[in-house]
Amino acid sequence: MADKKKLLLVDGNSVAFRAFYALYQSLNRFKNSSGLHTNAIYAFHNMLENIIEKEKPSHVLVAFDAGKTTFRHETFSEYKDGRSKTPSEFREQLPYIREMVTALGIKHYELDNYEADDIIGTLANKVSHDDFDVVVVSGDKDLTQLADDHIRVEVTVKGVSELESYTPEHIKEKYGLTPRQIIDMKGLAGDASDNLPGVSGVGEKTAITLLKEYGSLEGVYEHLDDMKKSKRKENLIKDRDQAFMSKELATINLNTPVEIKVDDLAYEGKDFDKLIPLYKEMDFNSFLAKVDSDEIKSNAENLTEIVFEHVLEAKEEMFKDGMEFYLEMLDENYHLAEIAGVAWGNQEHIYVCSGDEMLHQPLFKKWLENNQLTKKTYDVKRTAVALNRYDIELAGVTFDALLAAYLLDTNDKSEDLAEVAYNYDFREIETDEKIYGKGVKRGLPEEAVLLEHLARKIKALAYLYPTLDEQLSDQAQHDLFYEMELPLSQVLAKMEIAGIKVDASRLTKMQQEFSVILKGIEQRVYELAGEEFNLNSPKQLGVILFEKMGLPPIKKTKTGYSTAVDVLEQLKDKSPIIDEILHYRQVAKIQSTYVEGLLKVIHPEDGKIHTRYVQTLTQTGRLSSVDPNLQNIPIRLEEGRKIRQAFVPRKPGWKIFASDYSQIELRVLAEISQDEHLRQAFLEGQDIHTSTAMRVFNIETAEEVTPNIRRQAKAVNFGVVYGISDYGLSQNLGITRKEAKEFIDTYFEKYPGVKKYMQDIVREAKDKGFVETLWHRRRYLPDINSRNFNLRSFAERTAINTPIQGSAADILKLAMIELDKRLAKENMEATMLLQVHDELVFEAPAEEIEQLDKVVTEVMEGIATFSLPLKADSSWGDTWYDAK
DNA sequence: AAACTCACG
DNA sequence: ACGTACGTGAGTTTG
Repeated sequence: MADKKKLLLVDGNSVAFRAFYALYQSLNRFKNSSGLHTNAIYAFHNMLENIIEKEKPSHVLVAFDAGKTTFRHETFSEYKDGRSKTPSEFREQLPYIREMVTALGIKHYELDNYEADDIIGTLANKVSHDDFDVVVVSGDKDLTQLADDHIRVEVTVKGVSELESYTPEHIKEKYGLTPRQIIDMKGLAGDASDNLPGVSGVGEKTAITLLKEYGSLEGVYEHLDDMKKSKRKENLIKDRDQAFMSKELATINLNTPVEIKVDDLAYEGKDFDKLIPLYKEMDFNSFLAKVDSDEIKSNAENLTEIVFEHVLEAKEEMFKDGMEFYLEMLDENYHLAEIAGVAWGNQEHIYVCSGDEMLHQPLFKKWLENNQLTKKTYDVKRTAVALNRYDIELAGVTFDALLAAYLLDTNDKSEDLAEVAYNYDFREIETDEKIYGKGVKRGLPEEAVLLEHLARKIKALAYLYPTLDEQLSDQAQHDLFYEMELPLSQVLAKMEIAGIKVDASRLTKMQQEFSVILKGIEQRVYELAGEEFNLNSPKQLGVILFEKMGLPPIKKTKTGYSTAVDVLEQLKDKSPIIDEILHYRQVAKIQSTYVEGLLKVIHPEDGKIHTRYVQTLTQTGRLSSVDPNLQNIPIRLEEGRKIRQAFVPRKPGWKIFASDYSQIELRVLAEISQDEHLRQAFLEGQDIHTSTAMRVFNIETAEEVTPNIRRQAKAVNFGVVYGISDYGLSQNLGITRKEAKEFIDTYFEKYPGVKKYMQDIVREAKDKGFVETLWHRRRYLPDINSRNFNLRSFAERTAINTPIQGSAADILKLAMIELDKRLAKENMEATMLLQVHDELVFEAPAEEIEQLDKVVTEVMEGIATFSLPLKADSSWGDTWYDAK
């Protein structure tokens, strides 16, 4: 019976009621913007999802109780009397729960004069048990009487996650009764919640004993004469009518006149057109976030057919101007990944080919390298780097849908083309995860599936281009895309391909030295602690320090004691073990992340490290660097800084050259805010932190600014850029909040332009829902008008910081593009290697350094025309370490 | 997979 | 009253 269907029947009221109490302690946190409580809706939703996920039913119904009175009240007018009134906080949620059920693609039903139980019982028994297994879910046990070989009853135990399965076997084990005897038990013992009286003095235990002996309520009364005289017998006689009535009332009506047919209950999955607005109305942001992937999964089953040509040999007529082009790799590291296939084409014709066969065809190469025949693609950098391994220099790319989607909404980008396509209403494609799997199961599908998937990608790209291009123009981001991100992508590709040479022997030597140091520290720590433990485990360390040694725990984390640096710093004078631990942490970090980490990623053939810059990730427009991250190589502490000695030029006689922007973010702030004092400081070439110190602390001359005062002013300047708060500043400087607040107030008094910028940008963010950089890079801030203080505050700080950090990122990006052009134009050998947010690293022949210095400085300082100067400082040496 | 810690701008 | 600096990536332990 391979395809037996499964009917899931949910007792809506009782489950919702359980859901309500499951999150009762969070009642006040679950309120939407109109003040509606949503805890039961939320928990009910989760519960339904869990059950459906677990049971995978083919048909589903949620049954609700209809009105107040049912046929049971005709028998017994006090039925359900004495029940405490349902709380209004719960009642107000019921209509929305019904709506939610519908939006989840599930039918619900109620019937005048009957309870949900009766609907469920009737349906459970009506369906053919040859065709259906039935699962009933309820919050109370009344329904367990339905259990049989084809009907399983699941009852919520506690909360919403745990269910207890009532099968006939389980009921036998638990009570020693059959499911039908549950009704007899209710007749004898009654049920307080339904106000069923039963027999006085008889509870569950006694009822079970009696039923084991006499089988049923009727059996008990037939054998009354056999019983010895007792109080129990008296009660049985006295309450006979009550008992039979209770049994009658507890019996689920299996012949309810339900009008629905089981075929109408087929579960079809979520209705996102209804669900999304409902989530929004309920403020269910976590559900909203999940919608994308859910939606794709649920729609992927009914794709319309697609026509494409599977080709094995390149022919002239296959390559036209303006085509889409897509290169598939399953491994995310495109420096090494195998080529799974290629696809190209336009609305008229799509060509696909699996493997890397096509890349060896001269006609194919000729097309890709032809600047005049334009192509549009998805992730041009990844594509260009991979093609470079086949000695193909990709040219003529005029559009990149990934980059465009990222610029339009920094949240909407994805490595997966299907997700982007979905966001723009193209649904004729499945996700890579669906086709290739994930984790250990990831791999190539059979060729036909692969080819069709690739063809669909071309279709999606052809669809996306006009839409995305138009939106870029609408959002004033045409130039940002075509003049900044797209050209930058090609520059980054060159940098990634170039890689940076690493002296592995230097690293190996450091590895040996560090391991000796680490062993020594370990020994001393074990001795001081009086036992051996795993120094890398904050948990074990916490036990040693705060329990065994009795040091005061300064701070706690979610899971235990914090052992972070700032905590350990405060314990320094309490025990010599602290300094050892701090030193251990420092060295262990260098050893594992940098020495050993970098050794692992040196390319075996060229001895270089090739990072990947992620161009479509950050919310501010910065790049990020992965596998390895070359943007966080140590510099602040000497011991770690030495790592930079391993980064060397690729040829003897060459140098490493570095140039970084001085105070770029504060300069950007001065420009955006047009604060006259901040601008003036830069125009006069002052040390900005000293200048801030003089204004904020009322100091006459620069000489009077002590290092400590300058340090405080520096922290204030940082705070300003991050969207200052008194708490943050107080933490950073180790001062009280009150003192920090005074600093901030004075700062705003002395720099009114900055204050005005902050107020204006937050206002603007609240009005428009997003902020922009000077080059129209956009970041949406959905929480900016949230009623949640934390979310709102965070969005406000972000509104302040993003235009600053983002504009600074824009400037360096523009400089990189210009520098790439200039180096080529001046026929220089110098190569751009790395970007570290406000710094560029090159390698160049020693003889070129002077020229390089001139060109780099000129471009970096001149790339943006501000009302104050930009400044770049250069340095060079035999290694990255020496470029200081 | 999440939590913690720590490296960078 | 709320509890926080902005933006990242990676190694290790642990549930």
